Amino acid sequence: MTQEDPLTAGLNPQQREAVTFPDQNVLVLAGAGSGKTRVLTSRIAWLIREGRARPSGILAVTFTNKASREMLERIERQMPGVSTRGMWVGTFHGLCNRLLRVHAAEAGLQPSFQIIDQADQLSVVKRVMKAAGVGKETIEPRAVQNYISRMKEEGLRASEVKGPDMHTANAAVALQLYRAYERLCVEEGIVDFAELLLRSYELLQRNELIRRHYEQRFSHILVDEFQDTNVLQYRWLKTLAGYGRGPVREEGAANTIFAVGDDDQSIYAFRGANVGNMDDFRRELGVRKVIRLEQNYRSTGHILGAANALIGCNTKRLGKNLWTDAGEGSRIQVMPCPSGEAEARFVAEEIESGHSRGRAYRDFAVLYRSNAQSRAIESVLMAGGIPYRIYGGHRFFERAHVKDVLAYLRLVENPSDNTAFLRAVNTPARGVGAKTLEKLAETARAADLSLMGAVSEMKGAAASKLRGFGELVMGIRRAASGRSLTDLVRIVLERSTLKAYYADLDRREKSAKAEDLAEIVNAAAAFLKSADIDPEADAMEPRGEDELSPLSSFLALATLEAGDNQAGAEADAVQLMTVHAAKGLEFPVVFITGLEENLFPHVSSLREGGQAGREEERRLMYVAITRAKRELYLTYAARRFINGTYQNEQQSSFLDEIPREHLVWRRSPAGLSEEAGAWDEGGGRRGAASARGGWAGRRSGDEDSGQERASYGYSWRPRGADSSYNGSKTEPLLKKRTEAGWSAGQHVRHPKFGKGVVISVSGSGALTKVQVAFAGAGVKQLLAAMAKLEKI
DNA sequence: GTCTAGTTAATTTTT
DNA sequence: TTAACTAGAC
Repeated sequence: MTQEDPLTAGLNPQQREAVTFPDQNVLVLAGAGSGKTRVLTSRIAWLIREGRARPSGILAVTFTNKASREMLERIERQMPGVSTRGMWVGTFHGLCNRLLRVHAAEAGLQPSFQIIDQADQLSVVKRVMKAAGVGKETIEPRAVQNYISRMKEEGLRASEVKGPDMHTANAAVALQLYRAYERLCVEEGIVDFAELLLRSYELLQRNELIRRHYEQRFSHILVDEFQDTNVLQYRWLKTLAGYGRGPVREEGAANTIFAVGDDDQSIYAFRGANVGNMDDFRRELGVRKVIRLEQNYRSTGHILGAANALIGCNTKRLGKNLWTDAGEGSRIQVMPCPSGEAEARFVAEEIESGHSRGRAYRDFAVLYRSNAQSRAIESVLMAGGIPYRIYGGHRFFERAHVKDVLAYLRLVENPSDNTAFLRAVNTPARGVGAKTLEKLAETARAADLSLMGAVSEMKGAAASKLRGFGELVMGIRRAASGRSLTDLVRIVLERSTLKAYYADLDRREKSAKAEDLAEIVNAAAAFLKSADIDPEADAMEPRGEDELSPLSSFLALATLEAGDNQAGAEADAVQLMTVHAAKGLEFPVVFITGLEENLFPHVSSLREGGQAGREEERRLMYVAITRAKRELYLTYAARRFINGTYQNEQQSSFLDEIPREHLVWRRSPAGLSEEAGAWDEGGGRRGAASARGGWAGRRSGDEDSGQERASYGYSWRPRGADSSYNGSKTEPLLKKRTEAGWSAGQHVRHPKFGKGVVISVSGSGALTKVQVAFAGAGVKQLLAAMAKLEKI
């Protein structure tokens, strides 16, 4: 009986239908929290167990490394004893990289091609512009970069672009630069992210033999987050599945695509995602069945009711309604605040009160539309000694000082890597400036050499400095010959003098960059371990036929998986992140902050995208709401410090779109000034017409004007005093007072981490440990006796 | 060549 | 506010 089947037991009927669906193309519309990952992995396990696919016949694609890691782990758990080795589970870019490394020659690439990230790509674009004599007053480098990426994502080479692009001013110039950029990338053997996709797509299109091979191999293709695919990714999938050329193949002749997605959670149109792929997929590949996963296992009724109603305001939808049998739960709390700072204090106070009732800090997430909003919240959490962690920001291998080291490694791997050369040559400063580099570039161009190659051709005063740099890199190569990857990294750190340079900088700026540099050695060791490479293997020696050197593989991985910055992910800390970053996550308690018109929905979206922009913002709000499991707060402020000035704000129109039965309005702090206007705490807006007035003055006679008691402890302060407010309200948050004079709430300074606040104290005597939240470095555990902590 | 003071603009972001 | 970039002084 199916009930006994461990693979399908516990699945609801729709999930089960998806998991055990016949071998046809199918679209699974998976609502938020509907158990989509489980369906995907169970599907794979089921296909293999039923003998419909061999592990090597499975291709499963995700967008993020995290998602693919999770998927692989879950598959392995679900089919113990079955090897997943032959499966291709990875990101689009990861899989394309794999494909291109194997078939580099056929794809017209050097086998050890370098992958460049966005920042590198921008500097290449700038270089191209300079060489072409195009200044930034003609066209912004960033616009050129966007243009190139967009063209590639539509599958267009410079030679294939037809009309001028409507979205780009000076599209003709952009096209010229695209052409030059293509040439330069080929010459230097560099490949950007979009190029990974386009190259491997073209490879499959043009090389019959290779296409056949993979077509025959991958009988089952599974795609996660299908709504986020761009045009090129969709074509890539079709090609692999055997639909790449000509009309739709005969039933049963092609491979099948199992696409899982949610059009309501499409929030990446701005980077090329095309929701239309869902419709195209259905139409073009003859999808006869759309399975809807609408039962939600995450949230309670009021939260889902709000989400459903809100997203119902969108016009273009495939249609879906989430439901739960978990009960109504508590209503959503709406909190109007006089200022952004007051909003932050409200959030902190609610968190602290929840924490004192037994909730862990990690159960709380504070979401915002734009990163700048985190500052106000951070400072209040910091002052209150509440540990927090910010998601996002620069990841390990994207940090400038880490990329400096990588540039040297890239030069060691390939001395003609001009991008790396330009980065490394004057970092740390060694007297090689713009003039010298211009001359060098000219020499290189004339002699058809790489920058490094042209160094020996240079004459004059600057030449000796350049030659010194060339010898430095060659010296590193010689010293590293026969040595392991970790040794190589150590050698680079020493000889480049980056280690000393950043150690010195850290002393002056109280930063901790040198620590990151040392961490690269660990990252290299971890890489060797996870890739199953002998830790003593020669870093520069290819490991076998068709295999890259450990160094090459490490560099590719560093770009492709820039590494999370989740240091301290285990710590019990409040989670701060943008709504985008929250996608795919869930939390018991969620605060959605800054619910103001022009902030959320964001003005730029409205301005550029019109109605479509508003709809994407609404989907973003939908994503935000559906992150909450138990409790949801919506907050907004009358005044907010944005772009250096205070601005008067109006509440978000999204608030009007949530039926009032799901909401409970919290009372705003007392003493609200007249200029800040009224709070509509009675139960939302009283009709859209009057509501549009936003914060405009309250009609006299309203019962709650004037001196109303605040529902929580803060009293509202006039602005000015407000922004620096750091007063008595932090005091009640402090509880533990311990020996050695350390106590939670103590402000401290650390030579490396800078200023911070003690969050907790544990242990005693010499083993007294303090947990400190630092402004720049996050939360750290320190031994009080050892760390050079200074009370301030 | 390098350092510093002044100007400008301002979502969201994974690979 | 702040980060990124440019112009001008040393």
